Amino acid sequence: MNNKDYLKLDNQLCFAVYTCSKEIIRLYRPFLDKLGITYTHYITLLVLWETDPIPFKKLCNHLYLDSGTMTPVLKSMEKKGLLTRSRMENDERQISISLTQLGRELKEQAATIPLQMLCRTQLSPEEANTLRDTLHRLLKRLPQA
Amino acid sequence: MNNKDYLKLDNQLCFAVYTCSKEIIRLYRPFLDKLGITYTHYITLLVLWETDPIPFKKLCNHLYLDSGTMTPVLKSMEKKGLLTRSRMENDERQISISLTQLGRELKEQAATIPLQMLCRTQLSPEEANTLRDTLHRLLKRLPQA
DNA sequence: TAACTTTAAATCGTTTACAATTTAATTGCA
DNA sequence: TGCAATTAAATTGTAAACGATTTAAAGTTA
Repeated sequence: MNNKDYLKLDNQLCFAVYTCSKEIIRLYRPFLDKLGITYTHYITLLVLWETDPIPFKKLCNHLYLDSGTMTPVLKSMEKKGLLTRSRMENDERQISISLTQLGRELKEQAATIPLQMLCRTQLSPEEANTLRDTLHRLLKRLPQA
Repeated sequence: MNNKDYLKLDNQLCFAVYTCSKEIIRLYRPFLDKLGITYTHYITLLVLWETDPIPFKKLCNHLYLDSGTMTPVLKSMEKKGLLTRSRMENDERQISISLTQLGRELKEQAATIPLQMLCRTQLSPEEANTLRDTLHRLLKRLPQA
């Protein structure tokens, strides 16, 4: 690559990742609107559908989000009746997050989203998996916060 | 993939892209802090360093950002003395964005960022280019807004 | 055990991000 | 020409996102 091309927008890996991220999240909207939730709510539920209850801090780590982001998100989800937040008995500093019945029930309605989204990306399952694995390897190798 | 695995967080392509995007942008911070700008300012400058002046709408399209996002961003960059905004003579609805001398001068200081960032991703130039091209192809195939 | 350190979550301030609406200029066409 | 439709950017409202700080609980140690 020519030296003067390094600063070209279309040569930036970061911009490609950043734009893809936003555009894919935009495609989720019609599906998530039906459930009345946002993308951030959705990935929070994905974690909880696998692990319930879960400590606040562990949830944040899974999602790569900090307490400044997650505290208001979880409070709004609590208000919608999707989950409950409670202090842990053995350590009053920690918060435990649990799904409500409503939060658990949403899983069924969400079950068809991943395949419909795959469809919308126009990728074959193999292409999608390969790309996802490449990104996971990149993420693992990035310098930590 | 087992049916019940579709909703697992780590199987989601979108979450991988979204997380990589945020983590890579985080790595830009020390470099951009030195220039006193944000990542959004940076990508805006990347466009302007290639095309100056540029109509507001064209800039938005390049960056995949809408007027609701870009109007305040450009106003704040104008306030910092990086660019100017002016109505177009032949069509008073349109805004033309031009770099100031200061905005042009920042390019020199930014010149080393891309290679330093490549370094921080721990990817070879070939790996980075391949991944970037894959994402561009995906972006192009996604259903438009 | 009292003071210091560490840890966890909440809070605060700033910046993005986008959908939806508004305002104003231009274009199309009857 | 005059009015409806379109277009461009700004505005409004809401929801992230994160750095930095604060508050409070728990752990450490002198």
